[in-house]
Order: sequence, then structure tokens, then C-alpha cells
Amino acid sequence: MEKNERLELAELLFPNITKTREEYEKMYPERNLPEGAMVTRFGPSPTGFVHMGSLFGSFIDSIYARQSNGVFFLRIEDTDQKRSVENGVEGIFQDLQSFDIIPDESTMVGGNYGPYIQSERAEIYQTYVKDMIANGLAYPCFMSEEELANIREEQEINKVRTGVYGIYAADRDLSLEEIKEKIANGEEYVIRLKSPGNPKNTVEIEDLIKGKMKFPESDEDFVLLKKDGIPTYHFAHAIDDHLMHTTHVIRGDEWVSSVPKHIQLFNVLGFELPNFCHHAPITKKDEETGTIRKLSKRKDPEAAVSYYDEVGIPIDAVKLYLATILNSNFEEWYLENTDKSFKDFTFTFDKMAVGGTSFDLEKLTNIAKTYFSRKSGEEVYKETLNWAKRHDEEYAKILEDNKDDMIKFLSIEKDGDRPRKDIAKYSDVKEEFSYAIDSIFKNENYSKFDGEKKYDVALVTDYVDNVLNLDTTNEEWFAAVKEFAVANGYAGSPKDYKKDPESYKGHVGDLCEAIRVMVTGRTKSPDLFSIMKVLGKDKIKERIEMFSNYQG
RNA sequence: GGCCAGUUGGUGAAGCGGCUUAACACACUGCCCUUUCACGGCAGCAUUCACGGAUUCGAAUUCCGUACUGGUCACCA
Repeated sequence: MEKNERLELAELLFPNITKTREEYEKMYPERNLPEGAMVTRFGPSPTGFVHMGSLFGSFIDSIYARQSNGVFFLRIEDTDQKRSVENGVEGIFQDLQSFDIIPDESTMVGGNYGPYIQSERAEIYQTYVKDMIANGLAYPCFMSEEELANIREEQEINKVRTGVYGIYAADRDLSLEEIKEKIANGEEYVIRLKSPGNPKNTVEIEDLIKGKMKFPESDEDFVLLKKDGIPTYHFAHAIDDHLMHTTHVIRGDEWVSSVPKHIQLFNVLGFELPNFCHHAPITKKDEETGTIRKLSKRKDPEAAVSYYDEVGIPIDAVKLYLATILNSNFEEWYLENTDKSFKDFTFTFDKMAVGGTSFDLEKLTNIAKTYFSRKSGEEVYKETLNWAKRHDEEYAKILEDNKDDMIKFLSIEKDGDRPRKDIAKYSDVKEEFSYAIDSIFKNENYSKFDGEKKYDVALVTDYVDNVLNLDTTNEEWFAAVKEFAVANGYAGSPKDYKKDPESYKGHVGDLCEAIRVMVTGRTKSPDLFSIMKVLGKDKIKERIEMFSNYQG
């Protein structure tokens, strides 16, 4: 087709497009950012919720943008109407917000490179396509679904690559007259790329995460604009990321196989190539089949972003977990730097996993415990109250009524270098600190304690009535316990007992255990004396009484 | 089937040609510390890096082949 014919065709196909690509280039100039700043983007379809995998992606986007003083924007990719769900966009914002992942630019807050929703960018895409047609880089294709299915079948029989390329691209060289005729007949068409590629050549790409990869050049005349004039992902990606000046395309590695297409598109359009960063999906071993698969919203509750808040795992602990699977050297750093947050760590692409990243709930639990252990009693109280208000109103009320005591209990053994690690989620607080609240304690009535073992109520009563003094130091208190134990036939230390178990009823530890069980209803608890101090003598006596009734 | 990638202990993974008789973390086991439980410390848990060949003085690390796993081959993203 001659140049003037192509111009006529472009005009025929897109009579309403009056802007030129130069005008758009001017509208979206280079961003004014410091050296090394990364521009990243998260491009979800408005399907209503964010999957843990995509959240991970947006987490990466936001981290790299933030630590390089760049920009992280959110672009809604709604080019497939079938995927759209009502209020889908709100759902995305909500999920991101719950993780404190706030885009610098989006449909919510705007920005200079919008619109940030692809359905409102149709004119932009069409302008570029019109230009491509005028330059012979794209063409209308009238092939029907049946024709496409036929060539596919033929290709499968002949064992050649499927797709529209080479001799199979039937409409590639239609004359202007033929095109006019088809359009006059009301035939529908898509716009395809006139691929200049040759699969005998190889394209090499340097992925920032996966490293060097070689592919055969793409020669597929893939679709740019669907028959409704809306672009495919590939085309929208090229146009948007160019105009919005994305520097780092960070996305799941399900995209690597289409990278040759993308590179070709960028080249054909004369766009500068962004950096590609394809991260591994979050995987899980399927319990039924034993195979490794992506985390699935249908099968795995933990794939839903809302899951964590519901079960009471702090969002910040989940982020810590995401950070540990993001960069393999993060965990060690975090363990060494007890006073830092993940925001102080510099993440790099070369420490990202190339293969799948397995999701490990057990590890998450451990990280959550570390997270809680670094919080003060007051912080744990506040966060737990906050959570309970949303998920356990009854407990929230109890927490508010017992604020001061509760903080004291939660602060026990928090000061030292080795804080306890007994809480992994907010609901554990209710569970682990059941002795802290009278009403809960009475309700449970030693149900947490397995009643097999008998304890000497008379001995403990004697101790509490005659020896226990809450106005001393921990050391003095324990010295007194020891003295009392020895006076009553117990060994003063486990070592003494071990040497000669026959001559003792037990050792101090056993006495302490008896007191602990009666006072807290459990065999393990933070420092006993600290608990008793907060409780006060009256309540201690009350509980021994309760235990006496319980043991019968 | 074509193309692309991955395969290191019970688990997640470090490792990028000699410093690796394979880090670290989780789990598990044992010991120590200790008034109990935890926390913490120490030790044990892969003589070996899917398998077979090649290159090299030397390979988990490079190359070739095989097997397995995953991704992708749409007018879906």
C-alpha cells in the first residue's frame, strides 16, 4: 500500500481521532525526578478484591518507588469488560489501604499522567494505532472466529506454532479497495500489528530479577485493538507505560513469555524500553495433589487479603513476612536490627527469588511472634483493643474496663533483651492472658488446665496466708519461697532434688507450679511474682479457693 | 507438542569456579541456663546440592543430554 493509501485508510478507520501522537507526547512529558528514582505501577483488573499474589506485587512496587524517591501509581486495567465487577475499584483501594500501600497517583487522588483507568484512555490508544496504520505498522484484520479456529486446527495438525503469523496472516496485505469493500459490507475487524519479526533471530532481554533470557523473535501479528476499539493488554501496556514513564515494569512471571511481543511493540513504536522485573508467584503445596501451585483464592483462605485481619494477625507482621520472601537477606538483617522496621532496609532486585516463593504459615506465625515481642505492653494493648473493636466487641469492652491492669500484665517480661514470644495474633491475647480478667477466668474455671495432676491446696494456702509478701523485690520474694519450700520438705533447687529425689517431696519449682496453676489456671505464664503483684492478695486467695473447689 | 524458567535438608532458602567438610531462618530432637513455662545459648538434623556425561588442577556453581516441576502459547489480564 502506498503512503497516500495508508493515510486514507487511517482516516477511514479512525475518522474521530483528531489528535496526533506528538500531542500526547507533549501532554505527558518526562517526569521531573531525582537520579535513580523508580517509577512503578500496579495494574489490577477491577475484579473486586486483591489476591495475596497481587498484593505482594504492589508491595514490591511501593517499596522500590519509596526507597528511590520515585513514584508508585495505580492503573486500573479494565480493558476486559467481562472481568469487571461492580465496586471492583473500591475493593482494590480498600485492600491496598488495609496494608498501608498508598499509590502516589491513582483514580482516587489523580496525577499528571492520567486518566488512571484504561477504559478512559481509548482515544489515546486509537491515536497511536491510527499513526501505526498510516505508517504501515498495523492493519485491520477481518478474520472471523471460525477462520481463526480453522487455521489453529491446521497448525496443530501440521505441528507448527499456532497463531496469526506469516502465511496465516491472511489480511496482512489486503488492498485499500478490499478493505473498503469489507467495511462497506459491515464486516467487523480488529487491528493487528504487522510484525516485523523473524523467529530465526533471537531477542535477548535482561530481566532485573531473572537475569538474561533469550527468545526467538516474535513474528505474530497479535491484536492491538479489539473489535470494540479497546486495546489488548499488550498494547495498553506499551502505550501506558511509555506515556506514564514507568521505569520498572514489575509484574508476575506469567508475563515473561510475552516479553518478546512487548519488546517488539516498544521498538516499532519508537519507545524507550523500561526495565523488566518478573517476580515469581507465591506458591503453596496442594495438600490433596501434593503438587506446587499458585496460592488460590478459592482453595486457600490465606490468599484473601482480608484473611489476616479477620484471624488477628497484625498487618505489619504480614508485611514483615512479605519482606522476608521479597529479599532473601531481609530476615537475617531484621533479626539483627531489633530496633528497625522493614522501611529501613534497602531492597534489591538481585536478592529476589527466581523460582517460586512458597507461602509458609508457620513461618508467618513465628514472624508475628517476633513482631509482638518487640512491642511494649501498652502498644500490644492498644492494637489488640483496636482489633477487638472490629472483631470481638465483647472482649473490647472487657479490655477497656480493665485497661490499667491489662497493660501491666501485658508489660511483664517486656523490658529485657529477651522478651517473651507467646503471642502471634490478637486473639491469642484473650487466650494467653485469660488469668488477667476475672470474668473470663471465672468463666473458664481451670478448663485450660488439664486436671490430671493434683496440687497441694493446703500448702499453697499456708504459704499465701503466712509468707507471701507482695511488697518486695523479685529476689526477696523468691528467697522466701525457697525458704518456705525447704521448711516443708521440698528441695531448694532442682539440682538438689535431682541428686536425691527420695528425700524430697519435690523442689521449689513444683511449689511454684502449684501456685501458678492455682493463680493463672495454666502451667505456663510470664513471671509469676509480677502477675501476683498486679492481682493482689485478695484475688490470689479467691483463686486458691476456686481451685480448691475445682480439684475437689 | 513449541517456547521460557526452575530443581540445594522435614520446610523456606543462601550460594554466582577454590575461603563450602553447603549460611541463615522455621520445624523437630538433645543438652545448658533457669523458680515453672517461655525466652536465650549450644549441639544434632544434606559427606552433599534431581540424574547422566563433559570442561577444569578444582564444579552446588560452566556446558550438553535426560527426568520432573512451574509458566505461556486468546479479540483474558
